[in-house]
This record gives sequence, structure tokens and C-alpha cells, in this order.
Amino acid sequence: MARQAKHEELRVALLGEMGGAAPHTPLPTEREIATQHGVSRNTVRQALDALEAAGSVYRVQGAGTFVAPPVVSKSLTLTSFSEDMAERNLEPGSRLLAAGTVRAGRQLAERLGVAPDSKVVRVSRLRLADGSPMCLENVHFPADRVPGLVDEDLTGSLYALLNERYGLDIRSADQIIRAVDLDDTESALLGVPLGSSGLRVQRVGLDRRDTPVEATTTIYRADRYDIRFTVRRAQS
Amino acid sequence: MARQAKHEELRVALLGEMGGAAPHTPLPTEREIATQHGVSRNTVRQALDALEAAGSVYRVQGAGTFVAPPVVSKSLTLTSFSEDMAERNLEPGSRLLAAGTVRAGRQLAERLGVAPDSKVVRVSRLRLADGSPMCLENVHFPADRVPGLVDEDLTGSLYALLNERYGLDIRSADQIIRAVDLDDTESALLGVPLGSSGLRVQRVGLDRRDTPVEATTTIYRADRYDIRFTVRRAQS
DNA sequence: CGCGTTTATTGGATGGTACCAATTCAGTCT
DNA sequence: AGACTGAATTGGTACCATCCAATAAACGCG
Repeated sequence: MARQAKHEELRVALLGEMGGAAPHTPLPTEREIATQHGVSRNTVRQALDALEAAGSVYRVQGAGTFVAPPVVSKSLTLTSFSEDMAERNLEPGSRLLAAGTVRAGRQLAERLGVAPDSKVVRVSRLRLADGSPMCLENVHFPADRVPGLVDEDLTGSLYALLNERYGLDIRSADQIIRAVDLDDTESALLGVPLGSSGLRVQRVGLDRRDTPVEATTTIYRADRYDIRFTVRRAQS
Repeated sequence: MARQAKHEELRVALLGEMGGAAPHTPLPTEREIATQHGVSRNTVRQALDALEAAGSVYRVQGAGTFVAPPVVSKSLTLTSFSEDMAERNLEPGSRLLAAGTVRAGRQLAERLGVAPDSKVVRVSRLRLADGSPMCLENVHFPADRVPGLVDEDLTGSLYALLNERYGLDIRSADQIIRAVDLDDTESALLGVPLGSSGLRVQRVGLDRRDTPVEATTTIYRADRYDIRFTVRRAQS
């Protein structure tokens, strides 16, 4: 049955209805949508809130709700490499470079919120898009949370594996983005000239309780990768 | 008087109350907050929704609402350079490099949604932090929307000027982030060695109706600047 | 004592109502 | 024609009331 929340169903329905509509086309009024779909105006507002947050519509008090222009950028959400590549219409791939258990060390320990002496599992992979290198990925987990991980198949989606095998559900992540100069090893693996620049993304994945679960450092080829998103003014 | 919305006041109040509280400390239940502050539970939820979106609290159905750990990263919001530097405890500065009216050209025209032959106002500035170079900034406006801009004082906050003088209110922006190799001019102006990498942020500022108002390309020094933010899983 | 079950608690969803504030537009006056 | 005015429209805020779903604490059985 429709286990889905009504505002969620409505959101998808509205998204479909305004599919090919021209930008700035007005949607029906909130009250109209409510009666048409047989829901309360509260529910309509929830759906529209989500659509507005996603940048699909914009609202002007007194005027109406309108379909937003086809923005180049989507709102920034947490995605796995596989999902990220799918959005860009590229075929994701993976080459395992190394996997093992090591001592956390100071910096990693701080990011994961564990003791510096504790063990962490480290997985190094070269990620491919349409068969050629896209980025270098170093993932770290607290060892006690993922026993036996190194013996699994590590060429696919780690997120899926984590969820199924260990019940780890990463809901949000803190990220730090920086431009870096690639060193010899990195540029060789990525197949770019020495001295090229790269985009480094440091991420700490958090579960539902905002507890660190995973720390990843990814270095992307600057010539193949960019990050696109929409930002909004904070509420005054 | 308190012209402010109640849920907004409540949000600030709650933020204050949980000021020095330890992470994972539970907040009062939504129903308790409601009675304590003399508002409805709906209003409480609105306030908590905002706090959750900002990453200040997290909620677990059936358990409660808790203060979130002191994340390094804030949620990504649209900020001016001045605001950005203030957050980093740096003193913002500015050096005007050039200002004038030029033909839009294809790329810029597309970003601003105007004709390629139309005129745009261009303002080039070197932005400083604590007196030393932080980034190169190139701002473009459709010329007909900002008459007389080039004769204004362009060393301060452009956003403030736009708002006061032209009533332009930038509510959101589409951004594209990329790592780039700096050319001779850029590295000289920024005061970094030749061949250094930089972080390029291309931004299109949109008004309340999601209409392009401004297009900016900013190149940051990689050694002084990073971008920090939190991402969440999209609603399933 | 340990483990499964029940039950109370807590956030999530949904419906309803009322009034406020910004916008629009038709009508009016000049 | 143009500027002003005011009513109707539309989203924004706020309150109330119910029920559901996930959770965790209390309970009781073996």
C-alpha cells in the first residue's frame, strides 16, 4: 500500500504535472491544489516547501507559486560516487588499490571521534568514469564498527555494503573542499600531467544521531570534475 | 514591537537556551516547549525544522530532539565576501582593479539570461583578508539594471549597494566550483608562486523570482581558502 | 538474571480554521 | 492617459485536534 506520506506523494505528483511547463508558469493556488488532490492545505504546503527547497518552484506572497527556471545546479545532497556519476551520465567504475587495518593517528582520530591509538579500516580506490580515472578515494572506518570488511567485495558501492552488512546508515556529512597541487603518485594514478591541480573533498559521514561513521578524502581531476549546487540566503 | 514571526523568535530562543549544552543533550519534548513558551506545537515544529536544517539539532522519532555535536561545518548559505570573512575572523578589504561597461558575449549572456549583444557592467576587484590577497573577483550585471553603478564607491559591499540603490535583492545563487591552474596575471595579483592552483567559484545570483541578476567568477588562493558545509541525504 | 513483551512517550502526518501581509488588478478620480 | 485607491486574491503565520510510527523504559516470564 501507499506507505508513503501524502505530502511526499503530492510532491512527486506536482513535479510530474509541471514536467514540461515553461518557467514562471503559475501553479494552481495552494487552496486549489488542496481540493483537487483531496488533501489539506497543510499537506500542500509541506509538499511545496520541499519543492521550493529543492529549487523546483518559487513562491511570492500575494502572487502565487511558480515553476522555477531550469537551473543548472541541483541542490547539494549527499551522494555516493556511483550516484554522482549516474547524474552526469557516466559509467562508474572502481579499481581497488589497497585495503587494510591501520592505526588511526591524530588527525583521522579527531575526524572520526575515536582514540588516536584505535584501529581503523582503510580502503583506497581509484574511481573511474567511463573507464578512465576520475578520482582517488581514501575511505576510513573505525575498525570495530565494520568487522570483516576487508574480506568483502570492495569494488562496488561501499554505502550499499555498509547498509546491508552492518546496518550503517549515513544520513549526512560534513565536507571540506579545497584546491590542491597533485603530487607525483596522484597525478600518475589519475593520468594527468605533473603539477596539475586537483579538487580535494574531505568528508565525514554521520549517522542518524550525528555520530561520525566514516571519513573519506577524495581527490578529483580538476579537468573532469566540478561541484554544482544552489545556495540560499539564510533566514534573517 | 515583535514584528518577527513567533517560530523565528522561538528558534533564536531555543538556540540560546542550548547554548553551552553538551552534544546529544535532549531538548524538552515538542509538547513541553509548546506549553513553556505559550505557543502551539506546530510553531515549535517550525522552529525545530529550521534548527534541524541548520544542523543545530537532530531528531529521532520516538526518542526526542537532541543538540547536535559541534560540527565543523555550517550549512551552506549565500554570503557576501564580507560576511564570509567575518565568519573566519578575518578583516575584509578590497582593491578596485577595473570597472566599466562591456559587451556581454555568449557565455556571460547565457549565464545572465540576456542577449549576447547587450551591455553588461563589469567590476574587477582584488579582495583582501587581513590586508593580504585572498581572491580575484569579477562581477557582472546587466547594464540596464544598474545605471550609474560605475560612479559609485565600489570598494565596499556590492550586495549592500545593490539593495539600497537599486532595490536588487539576491535571494539565492547557482554555484559551480572547480580547481584551476592560475595563469601569470592571476598568480601575480594573488601573490602566489607561478603554477599554483586556485579554487574557482562561478556564481549566478538570482532574485526572489529566480531571475538572474548578477554573474560572478571568483578565484581563491588554494592555500588560504576552503569551503565547508554539510550535506544531507535526499528524502527518499 | 536475562530476554522477550507490553506500554507509555515522542516525534511525524494530516485535517481543519482563522487571520495577517504582500500583491494584483479593476475601478475611480484627476 | 496617468496616478491613486481599495477590494479580491494568494501565500504566510498560528492555533487546535487526532491519529500513526518509532522508540525506549517498565514489566513479567522462564
